[in-house]
Amino acid sequence: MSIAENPGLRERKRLATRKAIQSAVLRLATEKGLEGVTVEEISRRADISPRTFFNYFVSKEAAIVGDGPELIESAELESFIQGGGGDIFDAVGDLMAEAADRASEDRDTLLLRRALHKQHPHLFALRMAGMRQFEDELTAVIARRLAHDDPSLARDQAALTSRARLITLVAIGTLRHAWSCWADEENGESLAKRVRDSFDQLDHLLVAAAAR
Amino acid sequence: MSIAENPGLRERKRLATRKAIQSAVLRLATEKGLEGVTVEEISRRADISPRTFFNYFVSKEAAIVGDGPELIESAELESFIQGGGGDIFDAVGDLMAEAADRASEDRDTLLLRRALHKQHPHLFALRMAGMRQFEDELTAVIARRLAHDDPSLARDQAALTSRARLITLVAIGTLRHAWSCWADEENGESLAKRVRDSFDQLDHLLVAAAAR
DNA sequence: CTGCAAGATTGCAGAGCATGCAATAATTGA
DNA sequence: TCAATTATTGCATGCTCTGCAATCTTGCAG
Repeated sequence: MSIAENPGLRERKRLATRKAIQSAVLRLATEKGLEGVTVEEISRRADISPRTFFNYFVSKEAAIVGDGPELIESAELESFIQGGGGDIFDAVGDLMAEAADRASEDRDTLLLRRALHKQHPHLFALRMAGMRQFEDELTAVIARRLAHDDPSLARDQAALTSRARLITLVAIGTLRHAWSCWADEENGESLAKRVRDSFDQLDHLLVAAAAR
Repeated sequence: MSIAENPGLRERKRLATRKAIQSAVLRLATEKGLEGVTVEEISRRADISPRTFFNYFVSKEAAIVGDGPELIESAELESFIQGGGGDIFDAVGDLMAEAADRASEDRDTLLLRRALHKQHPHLFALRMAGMRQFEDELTAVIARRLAHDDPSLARDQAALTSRARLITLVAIGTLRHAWSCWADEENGESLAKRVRDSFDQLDHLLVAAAAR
């Protein structure tokens, strides 16, 4: 118990099983197509019982799409909230690029998942569903920044929330754009870089639209 | 065969069955909760065999969320494509508000569906998935308008597509905002009106962001 | 009206998904 | 080493969804 006592044996094993399942389902789905894969076969490859599979994931699909992104540490959040002045979409874009970086797993997993997402749009929808919590957290953070930037807005709670939610959803749309570009590339940039690109394009769009 | 010979008896019956199923599933899910409803019970209420249910919908959930929106008639599309000059988001907002109007069914259905969406976020995700075709059509139309507005852009196919896709996804985000506001109201405006509101807010956001 | 072709409904069988429950096994901390 | 906690597993069960073949309905032409 000298090096790192954070992750005990139990925790490490759990993580390993989780990865094993995800790896198994991704490889199987790639080999035999999504519909041709059964939980039984996944379990055989991952060396667990079929029953155990459902202790980790509620469905085959959930094992494929993985977890949604998570918001960053509180210290950096504070700097986002207080870092007024600049374009808010730029700032949100940075937040998202960092989240994308943090969520990135090994490259093989990423590529397999990407290919499956491309073939099966409904998996993509599942991924969107898994982002709801992220969305809500993001909206809350953006609302705090808006209130900090413009205290007069903070008095009208409804307007504040509405605007924060709109910014969130536009940002999520931009994130989807980044995903879409990333998926279309043969085998290219990191997702984080693509995210920054898309937010840059959004910036150009805004300037053009407002200058009309 | 004097009034309208478009919909024969066959077609009318099919439509009626479809509505009966949707009505049955919405009422049952409202009464007993989404998880407490079986296909068998839905079929009993709709007076069809369970097997027939699956001839109409691929799943319980699909029967609840209904169909995605459809793009408008070609004549109005042409005017969108040629109607350069104005803010493109305004124009897209109009397109969407009209699509929302056209897709609206009877009020009861709408309200039940809304309540269920609120309780079960994953239904909402399914609805988003059902919009993929709409999204793709919208992107194609926007690309044509962009090319019409700025012929020099049309030479760089990749940039054109990328921009059209970004506009589409930002617009979809705004549509989601409209849904979200609409769902939060006790029992209010039409969805189409809400859509216009959200696109107005987007406009303000753009001006503010660009004027920073 | 009649008969035929196309299309819709149904029952049945079967594979797979997903969950609860209770027994068993592994990990933790004292 | 022991007791508490947590994870894994097998079993039973109910529901989802699909393919297939039989039957019935609708559309249409003669």
